[in-house]
Amino acid sequence: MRIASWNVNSVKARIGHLVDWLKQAEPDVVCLQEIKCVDEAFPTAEVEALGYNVATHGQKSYNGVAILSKRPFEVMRGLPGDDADTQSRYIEAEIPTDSGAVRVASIYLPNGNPPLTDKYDYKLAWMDRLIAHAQGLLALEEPLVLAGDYNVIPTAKDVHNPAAWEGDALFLPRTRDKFRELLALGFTDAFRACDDREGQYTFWDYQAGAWQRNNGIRIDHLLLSPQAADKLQTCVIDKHVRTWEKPSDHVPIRIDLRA
DNA sequence: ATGACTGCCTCTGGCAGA
Repeated sequence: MRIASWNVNSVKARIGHLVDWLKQAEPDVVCLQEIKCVDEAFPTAEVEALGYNVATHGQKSYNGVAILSKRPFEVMRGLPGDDADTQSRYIEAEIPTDSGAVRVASIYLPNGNPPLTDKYDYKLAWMDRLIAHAQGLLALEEPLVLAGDYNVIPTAKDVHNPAAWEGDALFLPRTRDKFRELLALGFTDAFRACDDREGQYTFWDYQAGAWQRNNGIRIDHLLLSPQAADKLQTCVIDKHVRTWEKPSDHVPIRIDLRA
């Protein structure tokens, strides 16, 4: 079973790339972030034409997440823990397979910049809510994949120029501590379980030739419950998508799980 | 040294992104 995550930076601007990549990569499940549109505006027909079922949790202009799956699935929208939160950053699916259900979440964790503002407080509080929710999901003892744009650079190995990111909400010690707290619940970082090399990134800024210099960061992650980690075969970053014309600033990352 | 790009909805410039 192939499960992927991709921050498309507007699904309307990226529908051509999305269709081309779906045909190429042939994922069974896709978690999208930053669709930047309301549910009604999602290009559902184009994706359904490729054999996917679609569930969205969108909002106007900003944020927005979606899950595509070849198998039909049950869906839950929104991250529990704050009824006043209006930002669409979490959607979860329970997907039946021939060997039991797999639970997959598409996560768009808040950026949090600049620090020392309510934006950073929101990021940390959102991470606390994610930790609480993930704890409950782990208790189900199912194969579980928390996939998405975490806006967290886990370690100095995951950034081309660590000094440039010091003090940034993506790399601050408090941010990284909380990410470790999430991992320590019992999750496996799928990419690091498969590949310990430096210089492997999922995001490159549009500015200043960041892509050409491989001045990137690894912030898109697939976190696996023990039951999912047991099935992990490969984790691959589809870096070539960044060379396409008018790309997203993020590229897809995907895993293969044994049936 | 500085700024650098993209997308959105539109007060077509200001915000957000990371």
